[in-house]
Amino acid sequence: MAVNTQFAIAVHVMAALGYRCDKDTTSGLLALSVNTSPSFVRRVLSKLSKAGLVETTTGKAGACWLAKEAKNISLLDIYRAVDAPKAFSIHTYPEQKPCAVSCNIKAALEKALTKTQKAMEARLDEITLASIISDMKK
Amino acid sequence: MAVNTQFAIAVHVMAALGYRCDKDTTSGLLALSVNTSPSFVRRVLSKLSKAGLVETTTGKAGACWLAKEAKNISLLDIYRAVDAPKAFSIHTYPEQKPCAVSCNIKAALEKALTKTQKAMEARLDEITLASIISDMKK
DNA sequence: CATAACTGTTACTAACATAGTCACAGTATA
DNA sequence: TATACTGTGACTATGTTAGTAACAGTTATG
Repeated sequence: MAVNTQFAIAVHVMAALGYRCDKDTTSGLLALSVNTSPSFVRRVLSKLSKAGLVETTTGKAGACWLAKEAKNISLLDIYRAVDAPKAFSIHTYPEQKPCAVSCNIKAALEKALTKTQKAMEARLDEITLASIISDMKK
Repeated sequence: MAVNTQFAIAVHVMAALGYRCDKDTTSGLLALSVNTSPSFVRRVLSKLSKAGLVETTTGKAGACWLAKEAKNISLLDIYRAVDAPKAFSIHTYPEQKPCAVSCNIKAALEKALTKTQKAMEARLDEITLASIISDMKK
């Protein structure tokens, strides 16, 4: 634990929704597949729903399903929806005034992070949920 | 805390070593710049040393310095040296036998992770320590 | 209308990774 | 011989995260 796996879990959930075409999938059913509690699944679904990737209904026959076709959803969409961690994280600390390195490294690191993040996101954008589901069926 | 920032700290340390060309930099001095303890800096230096990126001497005049020129060190070298976290992490859980998604999603996710990781590492490999130091001087 | 079964959300707990500290043996210099 | 480093192991504190419990709100159904 204590390591962020929400992105992977979100892809798992989305793949399950894409695999089952019916509109009768509940958080309880998804929870069985991911091996967690319905409540946790609903929290992930909530983010995906707010991002417009899934649609849900409440009430007795409550359920959820993909809001778009799997081929029109990229892993980047899911990555952004769950606000997954960046490519790497920069340490925070008080600048040590007399030290030029201490004062300027942060900006240099942020520039490097931006570049790296872009490369990573571009690749995620090329992978569709449909291709994940297709891989899964093999 | 509780979020892995060793890569950023390692780049900070390496940039400081590249900035100071002398061979008299101690872990205590680096610790001042990073605002942490000499001991923690030495643990990071230990990894960088094992990866052949820095050289160190023990004894009273103990110190450390870059093993190569900054222009010949990429951020990927540093990333690998400190064994920084992957682009994203995959959840682990017992497969639910009757569920095809549960049984096959992991392999599909690993394939996606490999692609994403490659893209990220390729970008890191294009950024040299020298360029970080140059950015820092602006 | 009453019941059942779901969602959506909040509050909480437990587990765990990480930064950070302390301590000390080993080593080189003066 | 004293000093001042490195290198490493053991430990602690802290913050993030998964996971759980609980409950109000909502809708289908008898």
